[in-house]
Amino acid sequence: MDTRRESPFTREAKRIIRAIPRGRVATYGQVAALAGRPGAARGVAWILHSSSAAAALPWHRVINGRGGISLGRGRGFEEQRKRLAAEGVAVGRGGRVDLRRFQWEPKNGTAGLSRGARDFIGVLLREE
DNA sequence: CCTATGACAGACA
DNA sequence: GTGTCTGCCATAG
Repeated sequence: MDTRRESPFTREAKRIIRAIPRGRVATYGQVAALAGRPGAARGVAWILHSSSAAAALPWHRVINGRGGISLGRGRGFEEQRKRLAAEGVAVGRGGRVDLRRFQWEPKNGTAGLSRGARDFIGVLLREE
């Protein structure tokens, strides 16, 4: 997979993903924003899709902005659900996770705000 | 350069 | 809540 040197964005994204603590989750958009590319959620998706297990990343801690597991049944869904549950993350039917309770807050104090606001704040915290 | 793909996200009906 | 449409981005051919 990793054909060779990775782009700065890819490296950053992976660094961010590795920073997600146990028992917490982050959204693709959040990772992209923290990696310095707000809106590059699909880029993050591509990264995990092409090199998740191989990169030794806690890929299971990355879910979509709707608080759900994006992997399809039989394509990793159960595995991700299992890993999250093992860390104490409550995964409801349909692979739903309550972002208000489990979304990773790089600094904290952003709970209750909208996803966009949290992601934006994450970017600011990163800038300073 | 251009098209296609993907574990996305937001807006809107 | 659901379904659809559009915009994003990185990477592969």
